[in-house]
Amino acid sequence: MDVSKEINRQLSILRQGTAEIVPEEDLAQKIKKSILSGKPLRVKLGLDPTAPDIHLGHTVVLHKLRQFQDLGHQVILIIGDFTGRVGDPSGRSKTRKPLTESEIRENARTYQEQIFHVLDSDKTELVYNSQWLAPLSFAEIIQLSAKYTVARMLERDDFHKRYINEEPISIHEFFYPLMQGYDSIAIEADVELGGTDQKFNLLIGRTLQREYGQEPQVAVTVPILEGLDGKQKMSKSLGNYIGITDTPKDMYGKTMSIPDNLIVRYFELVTKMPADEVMKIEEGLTREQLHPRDVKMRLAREIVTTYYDEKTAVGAEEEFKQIFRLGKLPHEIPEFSIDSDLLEEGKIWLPKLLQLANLVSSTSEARRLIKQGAVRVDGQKVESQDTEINIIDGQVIRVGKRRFLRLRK
RNA sequence: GGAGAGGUUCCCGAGUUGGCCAAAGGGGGCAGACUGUAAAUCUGCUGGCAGCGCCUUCGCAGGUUCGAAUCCUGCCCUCUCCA
Repeated sequence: MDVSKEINRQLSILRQGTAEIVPEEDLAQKIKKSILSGKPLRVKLGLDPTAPDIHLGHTVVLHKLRQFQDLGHQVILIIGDFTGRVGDPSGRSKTRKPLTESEIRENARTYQEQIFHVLDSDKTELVYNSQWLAPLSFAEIIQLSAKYTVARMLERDDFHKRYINEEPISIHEFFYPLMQGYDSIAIEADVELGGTDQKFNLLIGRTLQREYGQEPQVAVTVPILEGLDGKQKMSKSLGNYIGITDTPKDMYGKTMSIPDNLIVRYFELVTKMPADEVMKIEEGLTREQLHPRDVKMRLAREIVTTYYDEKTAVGAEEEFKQIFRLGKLPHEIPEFSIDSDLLEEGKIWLPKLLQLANLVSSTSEARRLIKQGAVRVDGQKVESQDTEINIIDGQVIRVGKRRFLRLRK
């Protein structure tokens, strides 16, 4: 076998869609060693067990891991159960209540279900970091913390920003990067993956491994995926995410709502589409030979297919066309039947009904929406905020384009 | 431990000669128009309430006052500088 050719083949695949490989020479070196010895590289990814539902943003790194696996390497997923038990790492928001062991197991199971839509389970090892973090003595922890300085810690972007913005930083938060680095030592990682926001943590891993007499890992970062708004990173707390467990319909619709200029990026980062194919699409869009809407529909189908199957994806597409192109009703509409005690002579004030059915959060909001012409009953626009309606079985109420409700007696 | 700055509505951020403040502006969100899609663009709305006049909100608890986000007292929290 031509070793240098094989090294280049692997590198060129691994480079696709990555933000940075630090340092690339080390990776080449490690790949070489792996080829010669026949031992796969140990590729690490840490997971936070406090948030069991993963979204497309998380899958960017999974797709990259999958490439490592396809090249014959071993993936080690570390469930950060110790972290989860200690508390919230980003203390700025409310302190999260520590998870119990069984909750963590449960979350870990959820992870596995979701993750193996992308990863190859035969080449994945799952470990819990409490295994090596919990037994550490205070002396050992002091020793670990002595390997790093406060000034360097404050270089980290989010600490830095919080410091500048006069937001609190608790001492214990300094330990999280150190723990993550210690994980790398524990499993003797060759490579650690993460988003670009993880670069700092990944580099600490290098430093610490060296301090503990190991060969430093290579840090591979992938870009942070923008969310549906096209500006901020995809995250659950910002509500701009596509969840892997979203219904096919939501998954499809949300994908259609990304700004057009993100289409290519999504193809590149969250689908299995080969690089040359993506390039063709990009060209087509630039030359206006392809319609952005059609390309986006293809993207939405790809994504739904990954987490469900092709048939489901096509169904979601049909539904989407019905609702948004033709203004028709979806196949499945949530049903609601009202407690008859709340009726007066069989009637109810519409805003109140909308509130009870959770279509709006308050009657005030309902009033505003009516005023804006957003509420329809059986396709008929509601004109007055004072409208009272009789409950008729099967009647459909629509608020805006996306909120539907079928009344049941 | 000492000195100073600050805590406002979902977020950021105005507002401190007390009333005209449910509170400027921006962001986000929602809606309407248009369309090529839940893209882009433009416009509007954005505390609550059996329903328009009332109720609750400006770190927390009291106080002054006809009336307080704005004044006073105590407390809690954050940051900066010094030690």
